Amino acid sequence: MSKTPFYITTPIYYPSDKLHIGHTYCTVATDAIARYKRLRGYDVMFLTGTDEHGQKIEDKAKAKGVTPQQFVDNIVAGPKGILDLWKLMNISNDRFIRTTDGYHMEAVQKIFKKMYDKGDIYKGKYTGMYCTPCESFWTESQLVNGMCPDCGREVRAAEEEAYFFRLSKYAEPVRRLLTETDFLEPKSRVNEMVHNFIDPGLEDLCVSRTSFTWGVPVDFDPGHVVYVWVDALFNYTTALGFMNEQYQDFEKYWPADVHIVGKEIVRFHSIIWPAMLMSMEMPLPKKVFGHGWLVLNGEKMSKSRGNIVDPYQLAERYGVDALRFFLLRTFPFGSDGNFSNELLISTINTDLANDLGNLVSRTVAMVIKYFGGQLPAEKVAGEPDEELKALALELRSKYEKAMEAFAPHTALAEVFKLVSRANKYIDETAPWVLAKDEANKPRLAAVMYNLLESIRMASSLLRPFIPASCEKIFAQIGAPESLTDWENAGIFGALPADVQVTKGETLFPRIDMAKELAELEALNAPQEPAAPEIPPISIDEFSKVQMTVCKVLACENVKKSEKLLKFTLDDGSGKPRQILSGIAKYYKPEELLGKTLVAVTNLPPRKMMGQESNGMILSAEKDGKLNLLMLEDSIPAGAQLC
RNA sequence: CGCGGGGUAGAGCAGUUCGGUAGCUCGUCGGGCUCAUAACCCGGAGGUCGCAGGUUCAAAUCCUGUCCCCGCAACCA
Repeated sequence: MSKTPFYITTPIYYPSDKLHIGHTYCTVATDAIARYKRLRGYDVMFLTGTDEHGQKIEDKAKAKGVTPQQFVDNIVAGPKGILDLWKLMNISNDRFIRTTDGYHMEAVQKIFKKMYDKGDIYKGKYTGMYCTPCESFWTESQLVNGMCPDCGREVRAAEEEAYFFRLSKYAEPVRRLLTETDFLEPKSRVNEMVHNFIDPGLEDLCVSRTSFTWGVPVDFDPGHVVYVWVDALFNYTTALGFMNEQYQDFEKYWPADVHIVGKEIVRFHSIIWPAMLMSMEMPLPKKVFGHGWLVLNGEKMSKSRGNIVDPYQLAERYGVDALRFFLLRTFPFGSDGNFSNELLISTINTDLANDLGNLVSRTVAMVIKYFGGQLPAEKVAGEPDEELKALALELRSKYEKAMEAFAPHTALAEVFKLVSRANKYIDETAPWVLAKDEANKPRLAAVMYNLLESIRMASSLLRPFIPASCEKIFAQIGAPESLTDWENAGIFGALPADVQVTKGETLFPRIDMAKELAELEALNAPQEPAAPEIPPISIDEFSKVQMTVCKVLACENVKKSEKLLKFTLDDGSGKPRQILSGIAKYYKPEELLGKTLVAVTNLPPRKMMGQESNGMILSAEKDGKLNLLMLEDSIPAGAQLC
């Protein structure tokens, strides 16, 4: 009987920077599911990779003075790069795709052409504001004071040829897919997609660019490169050999059983991706699962906030399995989770060191102490055995249910109920008391055996999560490979009656919380942000800035805006001046009435939230605190700063 | 009224689909044990489930209103 195929993917990550704990979370979760499916006997294809094209990488490479290819090669395959990270994290992917791989690029060209020939990709006009020196298109809202946001020069309305995908054509089928099936999970993401993107109407999608060259060329129209949608999303099929000769597994594994993705790219995978597959007349993936984010102190992790958590550091310090376990045990997979070092350490200590590690340690120690390491065949059952056995026997189905629902946190919680129960069982049976009387040896042997069985069954199910540690546990409790499979995870009594144990190293050392927190903090102390080089300006340039003393005549909140205050100011000209300022978080309008402020008054007018702003009120900001510059009220309106 | 998520013990969370004794982990207090990684086991204290109404024999759960927090979008000159 041939195995049932199971195809699972992570997103392909964008290698413009080193990956952080969020990417690790996603990949580890996918790995655990893949390993679980292998344990169940599926023929698993687990794919991950990198999405390497695009403007941002082209720019970064240029800034670094290397070619884009050299740039991504370093981040993907270089030291402590993405490949290294997955190796370190013990990721069991079967394949790794890079969108710069030749076979992928050729396939993308064919796919693009096919959709073009079908009429679902057409050549159209991309209209916008164009800055000639920068060779860049901007939308109205991107403009700064009506000028190019990059160079500040004038822009002109222009249009450019570009290819569009008829996304609008597939709006209704996609809507039905989302609302009438379990295609997208968790369900909470469905409303978001439908209300935000489908209800307002899907517009055709621009799928080519001429503004950069680092991409798959459109082979029938030089100058155009395929934009991310077609290039990146089809990786899931080209990696199987779709439209290329590199692999021959497309028939076997497509459609994918599940794409695991972060919530920020749910939209691409649940709307654009199915629409393009419909256009290609290909089967749709069976499921897209959008997991939550790891946030730090309630804030999104981002480079600019400097709150990135480095997976290398944590894995090297606490162990790969400890980190893997923590990520999947602690956070419900579908929702956001609040990461902290404290939580990491306490989870490792509680579950892995105190409960599981210590259970193995004390059990093995007792078998050695009381029986020289090998149990006698003769055993006597006792009353507390039944409850332990019952729990162990029902564990597998509970675990299975949770895993099938993409709830690894729940599956792990179930396993640890058995671990806890086993610890309690030791108290109930008090082996050290039994050991005092030779006549109790058969009973004592039964207690030890039941403990070893509980450990074996629990560890069999933990293997997808902490594979290396489980191997060590099996070695210690004398469980051969053949007794650690899925079938035996449901059998109590699989170990031989005369099982032999071996003392091993401490599986999960306890971590000194206070000490570690202090060290981590020291290690990750905010790197002094390099003071940006501010070029000197001439006195002439400075004197171009007109700063005028103003009195606040009126001040109110701008409706629908959380940041803007609308000021009506007396600037000494006799005519009231309106200025909008994004300080609503720091000041209440009424407390500013009559105050004497400074404003730059020769900036061009600018519209914000539909209202015109004529200038900029000066304030001072540091460490997230903001203060308006307020002057003595004796200074008259209209006075110029000089 | 732009879209979504959330407010449950000191902290972090589950429970809400399908109303029926409010649960888990950490912390805390007390007890037990000594096989074990100062670990393990038992017990206590601690919550008017954001607020206000409504439906019901019964509401954390369903309905209406409202306040607050977080993302996205917009915006922050």
